[in-house]
Amino acid sequence: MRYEILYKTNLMSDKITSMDENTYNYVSIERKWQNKWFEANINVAQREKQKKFFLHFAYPGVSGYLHVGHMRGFTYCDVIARYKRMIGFDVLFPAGFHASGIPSVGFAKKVERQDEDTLRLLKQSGCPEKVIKRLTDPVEVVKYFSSVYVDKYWKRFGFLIDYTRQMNTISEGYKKFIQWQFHQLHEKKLLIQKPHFAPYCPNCGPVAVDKSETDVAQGGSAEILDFSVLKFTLNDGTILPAATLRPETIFGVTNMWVNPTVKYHTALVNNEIWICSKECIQKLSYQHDNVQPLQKTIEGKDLIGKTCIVPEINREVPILAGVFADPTVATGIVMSVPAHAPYDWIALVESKEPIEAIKIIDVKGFGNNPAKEACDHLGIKSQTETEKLNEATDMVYKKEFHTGILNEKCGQYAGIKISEIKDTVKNDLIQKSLATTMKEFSEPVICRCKEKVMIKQIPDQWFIKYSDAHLTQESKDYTASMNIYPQEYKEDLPKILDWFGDRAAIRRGSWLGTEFPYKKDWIIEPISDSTLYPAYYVLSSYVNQNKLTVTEMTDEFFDYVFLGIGIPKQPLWQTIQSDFNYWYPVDINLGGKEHKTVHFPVYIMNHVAIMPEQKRPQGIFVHWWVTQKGKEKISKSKGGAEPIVEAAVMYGVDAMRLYYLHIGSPFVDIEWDPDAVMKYKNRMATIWRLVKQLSILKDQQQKNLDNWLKSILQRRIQKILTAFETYDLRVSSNEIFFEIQKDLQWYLRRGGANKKVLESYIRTWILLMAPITPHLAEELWETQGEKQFVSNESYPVFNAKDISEKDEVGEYLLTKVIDDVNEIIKVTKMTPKKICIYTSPAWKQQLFRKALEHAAQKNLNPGQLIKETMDDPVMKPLGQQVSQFIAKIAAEVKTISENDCTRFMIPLDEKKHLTDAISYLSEVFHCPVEIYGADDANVYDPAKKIKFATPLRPALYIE
RNA sequence: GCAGGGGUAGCCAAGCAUGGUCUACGGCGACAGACUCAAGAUCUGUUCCUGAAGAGGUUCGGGGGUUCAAAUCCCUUCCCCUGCACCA
Repeated sequence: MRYEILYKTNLMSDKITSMDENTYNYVSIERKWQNKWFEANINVAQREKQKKFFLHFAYPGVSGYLHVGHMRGFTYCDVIARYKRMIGFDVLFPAGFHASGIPSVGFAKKVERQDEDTLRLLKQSGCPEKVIKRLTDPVEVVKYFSSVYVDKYWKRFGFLIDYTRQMNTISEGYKKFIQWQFHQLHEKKLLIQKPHFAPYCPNCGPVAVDKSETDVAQGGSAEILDFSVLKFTLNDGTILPAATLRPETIFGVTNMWVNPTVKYHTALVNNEIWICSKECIQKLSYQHDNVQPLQKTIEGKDLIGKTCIVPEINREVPILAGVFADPTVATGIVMSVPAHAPYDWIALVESKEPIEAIKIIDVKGFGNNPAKEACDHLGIKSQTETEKLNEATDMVYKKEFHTGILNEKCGQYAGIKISEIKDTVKNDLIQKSLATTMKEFSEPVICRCKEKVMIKQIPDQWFIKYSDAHLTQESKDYTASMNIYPQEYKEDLPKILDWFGDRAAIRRGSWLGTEFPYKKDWIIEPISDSTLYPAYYVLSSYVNQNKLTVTEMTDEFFDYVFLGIGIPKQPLWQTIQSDFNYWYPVDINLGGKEHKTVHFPVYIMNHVAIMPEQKRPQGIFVHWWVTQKGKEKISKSKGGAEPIVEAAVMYGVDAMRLYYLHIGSPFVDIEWDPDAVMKYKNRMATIWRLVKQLSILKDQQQKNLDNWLKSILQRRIQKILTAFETYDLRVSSNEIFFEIQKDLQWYLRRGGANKKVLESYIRTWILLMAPITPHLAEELWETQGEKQFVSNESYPVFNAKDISEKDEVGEYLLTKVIDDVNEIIKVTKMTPKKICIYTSPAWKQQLFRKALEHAAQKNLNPGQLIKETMDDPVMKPLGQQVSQFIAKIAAEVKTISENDCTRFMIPLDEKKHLTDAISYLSEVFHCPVEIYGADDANVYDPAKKIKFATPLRPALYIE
């Protein structure tokens, strides 16, 4: 039997491209729907469904304009919020501003001193002159940028944030809330006082030393080192303090190094006379209570040749000249341990003094003098080779720290690993007044005011006691029951909670924040005032409506609302409490990876400490960053960040939303790539055109194909829903925007045109898109004749009735045939004039399914199956063909997945299915196609290919 | 110091928990073709190597191991990156 060859018009290329003049005007469409949403207040949280979902992102600091990188996390949050709405939750998605701390003050200062970059940025970003003038006031900075974030960023991106609950951390109500929180912490004995060391500028007061270098002009990545200062004594009892990071090496000291070119100063330190560098005295005076500089100075060279006594071991050692002893580093005086410190070894060699190194650490891989060996290894000859010396020092130090053991020369510490004994030695020496400590930056840190930043002791700093054993344990236990994404972070959290130490909770200075209730003029620092804040979103709604006044926000009020303690003073308290009980706890708190070790741990611990058990956070979602090319974090200071407002116009916000979701999983850094975003923009327009175009199709039914489309859509829905439930947003977006489109294109190319099927398919597709590209979805929804918001519709659910495994296998067969033909064409490099397809005979189909049955039961035994088959009188005449066939398919069948196994077992008329697709096949290969069944009579088979036909793998002959 | 993350084809990036269905999702780029006045638009195909019939071979930082079977488990080694200390 032969079929007429049909050449069909290609719908995809022909008709659709002819609509090009009809362009997708995303900017006006976005505006249109945003206006409608916010007019209808669909973003305002309502208590209706008795099923709630509370999510929010870690509120941003208010320090200037944001860039496209920031929108990633916000977008995740909105997509999840929209998804949850559509699957039937009352969603509370509020937002606020973290206004406390330095950032807004810093910004205001820049405006005040007329910083050029800042003013230019403001003008470029469209900030009116009048407003700029006001921005010398930090509170105005907060006000201005809050409005920018809301209007220019969040609303512009279509975020259904409940803006009626907007709040910030410097409002009077919030401060009352924080004070209540600190009263709670105090009551629970979680506020403690102890000395603290912090970066401090003599001019400006406390400063932050961090990589963004907000406060400092230089040294942002400096670390604070903890030096041990060992008290060596001269003959007259004067102290020669040597600073070291390795106090345990005191047993190996052979001499001292003093810089002969330096003039040393003296000071009275706790009634001891110390000789050290001038810089050291200044530093000490910030860190110790009783430091009085004395007039007397001593030239370094005058000290050389004297001797001093090593503390603890009371050995007399000489003082030698060492030019590498830097007066700006620690005390300026160095003890020499030539066996274990490469600097000391080389200096000793250069001094030509007849001094033997004393080895006190046994370490694998080194012999009698690790320092010497490291120097020899790197070919170091002189004290001036600092780079190599640092490398040698690092090498020796690391090796000794991790694997070294103190030897018999170390008295009571002998036989113990360095990593275990280091602190013990230090503490013992301090105990005996033979040593003290001194903090020092690893590199010079210069304040913005050009002054050198010191480290200052605050003797009675208040801390939140996160080290509390009970609190830590309870928090760790609690995290096990939380929904935390990614999974890795869930595993890290207990370790982080263990590691998280006490946090200095207050500071003095002109920063914004809440006054600390137990010490006047001290402000609670910004991390500590941002731990329970989601709870405030319940109140802020009432505060903003002026229903709840600041004076009413007493401790009793908070006790009642949050803890259920006491009685309500007025009905409003009950309303608010009921709201709190409805919405709280938070289901998802979403934040960038920078919050992993700071914000999230304290967020959990404060809830565990203060809130009732059922109000503890349910989930945390951590997302990674958008980086610039080259993996650098986008930052304003480094430049190159694309402004949000411009980007929104350039690409469209739906495209950007999809870009954030699809370019990588939430748990990797992604590079901001304008070309890539452009691709997503094109995709928005393509989908828009595609959907519009479908209406002009001529209605036509193809049962198998139509059923396949319905079936595959259900498969997609299933995958999408599963992915959404675990916030695997990349998979969801991939299915919705790529796979579904691919399916549809396949359907159309195959000649599918069933109006009813397509209509319902498109409706479902639009619904699926809605959480991710809501503007596009609304616009398309409207073209479907809908009057309501798609954002308010129910999300599609999986419908098993539409699954048609038979038709899925049919399309699988078809693609298989196409793949095989393509491969043959590729290998033979021929241009086909005719393609013959031979489906396998009935007996093979029968045997194939039997083999599948056996495989499904995991007892496929080829020999057994052959025997069984031969017992069948119908099969018997086929003889050897049977055994050959079974032997061939046995291995293949075993590797078929369980799912496919069931599907393949369903009988399929391969010939009919392929025949239905014959016009498509001939169109794809540009030649006539003939389909034969192996059981047919008079089959055209010149190359004797027919015998190769197997089920789902027809034989092929190409001319 | 303490704590953590990662090395996958030209690039980005899934997969690794529960080993086989992984030549390894998807995207980008590149190449070819289609449609076009044209396009950074769209559609189709190809994109590790070999192959004139639908096949075979080699890959997931390096080395070793467990296993019938490893990107996935174990050991070892090299290399990148991040967080924290009054930034948030």
